[in-house]
Amino acid sequence: MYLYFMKPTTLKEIADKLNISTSTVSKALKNYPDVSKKTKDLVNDLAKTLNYKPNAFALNLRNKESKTIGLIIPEIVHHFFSSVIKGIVSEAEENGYLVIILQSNESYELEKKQIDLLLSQQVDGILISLANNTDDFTHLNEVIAQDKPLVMFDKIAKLVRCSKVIIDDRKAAYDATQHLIDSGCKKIAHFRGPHLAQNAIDRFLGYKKALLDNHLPFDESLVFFCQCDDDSFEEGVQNAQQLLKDHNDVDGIFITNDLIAIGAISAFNKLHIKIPEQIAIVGFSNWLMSAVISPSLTTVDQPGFLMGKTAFKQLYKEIKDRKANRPILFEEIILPTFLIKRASTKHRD
Amino acid sequence: MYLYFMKPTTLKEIADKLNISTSTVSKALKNYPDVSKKTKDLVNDLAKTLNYKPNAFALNLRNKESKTIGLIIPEIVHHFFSSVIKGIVSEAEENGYLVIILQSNESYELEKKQIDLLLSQQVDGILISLANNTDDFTHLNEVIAQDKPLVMFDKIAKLVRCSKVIIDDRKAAYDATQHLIDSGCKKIAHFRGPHLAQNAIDRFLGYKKALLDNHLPFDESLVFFCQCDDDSFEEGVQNAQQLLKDHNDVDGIFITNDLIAIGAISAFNKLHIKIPEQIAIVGFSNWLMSAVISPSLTTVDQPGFLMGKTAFKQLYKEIKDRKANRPILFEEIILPTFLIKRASTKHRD
DNA sequence: CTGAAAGCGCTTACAG
DNA sequence: CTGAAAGCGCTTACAG
Repeated sequence: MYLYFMKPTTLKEIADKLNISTSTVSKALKNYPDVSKKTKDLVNDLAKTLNYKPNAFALNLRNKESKTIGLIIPEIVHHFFSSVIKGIVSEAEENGYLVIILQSNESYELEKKQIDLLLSQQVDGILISLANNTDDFTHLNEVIAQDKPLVMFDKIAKLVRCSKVIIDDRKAAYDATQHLIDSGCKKIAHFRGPHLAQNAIDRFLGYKKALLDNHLPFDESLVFFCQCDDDSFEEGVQNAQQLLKDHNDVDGIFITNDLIAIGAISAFNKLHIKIPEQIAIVGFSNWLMSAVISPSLTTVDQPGFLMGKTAFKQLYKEIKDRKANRPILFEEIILPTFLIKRASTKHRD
Repeated sequence: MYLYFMKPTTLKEIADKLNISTSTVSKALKNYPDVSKKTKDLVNDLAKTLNYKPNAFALNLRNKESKTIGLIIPEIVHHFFSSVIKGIVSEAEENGYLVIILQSNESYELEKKQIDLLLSQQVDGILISLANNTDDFTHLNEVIAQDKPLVMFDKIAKLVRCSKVIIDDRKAAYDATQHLIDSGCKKIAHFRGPHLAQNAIDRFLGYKKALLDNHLPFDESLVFFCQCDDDSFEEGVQNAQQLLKDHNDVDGIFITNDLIAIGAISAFNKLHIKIPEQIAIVGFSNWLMSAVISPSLTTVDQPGFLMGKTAFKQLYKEIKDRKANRPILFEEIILPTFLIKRASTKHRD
């Protein structure tokens, strides 16, 4: 059925068999107006029977583009990020682009190396969500210096001059905290993410502002730091236990991600602390399992799939603008979030 | 700091500035023995100051390889598959390979199109886990006909002649069912995956064999089919309710994946059916949340990260063998699984 | 030790 | 309507 070792057909082979030049073959295949119908038919027929496919490497070299973009993600095994990946990959495919995926493992060093890799691979553009400890942006500025389109999403650096696709972390956190206050909480703790991560900072600020706006005291000792790494669940357990020791009158916690929140719930369940009666909990991200845990978790829905699609669309726009020598406008696109009220907080509806 | 529009340096530019030929520049950069130390130094210095990076498109064309592989996955947002992706991407990067990721969305049509895409993009090899409804393998045979390395993992087709990385689904299912029997279950149901999926078939066969080996009757009406798509949780809920209606004396269920199992647990919890006392449950895959649900789920741990690493290693080996004109041996690599006993089944330890 | 030439597979401005 | 030539950026066998 299949020829063994079917070596790919080239333009030259078609030209030789037809006794015409490769130029004419090329033009016939691309349906140039100045090639005779007869020649076109001959070429197209033979191309079909020989299963001709243009050599992508030659095209890349000639066109100086590969229709491939690079994607750097801190952690692939993560419900939110995998949704983003799915959004990017599907939107890219619809527009004829392929996606090279790389994982920074939350390491600045790796992230830097991967940017270099993608640059030397000559991808047409780069999509990135930063590692938590990235606080030097020269690698990103190098991308910009090479005039290569760059779009950041979710975990961004405000200072880098490029388009960004984000959610309003501060507002989402504010609303989440406000919901706890509205449901009667008076002493609300916060489990936050790492010092440097912009979204951890913004969520913290939203939490703090909600307290102050409601004339509740802000108490630094109620804020616990989390690494947000593989051990998030365990961090939730530990912090919940510690919190209880330090402040046994806390009646609400706003937690920077669902997995940590689930760790906390599990710890409280074990200690027979009633949720939400004694302590109400709000998470962040709306992971699959937050609906499934008992009690189910009130959380902020973060539109991962949409974020992926939007980030690719913006990158694609910039790729096209650059090719057409149109001016590039950097945009900051803010996607809506909303609070999903479930059993871990008190409310009526 | 950065030159605006830093156009990449070429060999020719270096050659011109130094008044030597591009051949010599190329050889100097590659440290050929027949280039004088003096020339090498001059070239290397200038290359460094001009930040020379070889043009990847030109290299690809010349070397007929791109150091890039393609990966087709049925569903990216899935704990097991995202672990596999992570394993593949990290192992590939360590060996200087980049990974293009594509999602078939469990669709044969898309899968076929994506194979063509990867082939025309001239990736150096392809890694694939099949869509559930793929029962025609011509697209895969085309890869093989083009002498392009191909490795299948997890969801494979037995008939396709290529290397495979899998687990022993039949044995894992057998052991899971045996565990239910050992813990005292007498009437065990099975929630299985789709008709065509090889691993669904194998898990079903393992379940059936365990029953027969233990002289328990096999009853077809105790086997429920699941799509295993986005709505797995809901499928678990539905099937659990139906099962209870049809056979209220069932005392154990072996379920083909954790998310469906969690749906079932949630349904039983709501109906105040005691797990494991009235019905014991075993899942499959060891998703994050299976440890976290209440009661925690006994399940089969499936080594996703290791499977990803192993699949890439095998592909890499075949790429190298092909380049060296060594004969290719197709291997079937079976990775170990083990049963994680938790609160959803009765046992002592 | 250095360089001219050919070639990887394609496209396109130009000549005829 | 067709084709020779140049070029994308590199490498390497060969000549000197």
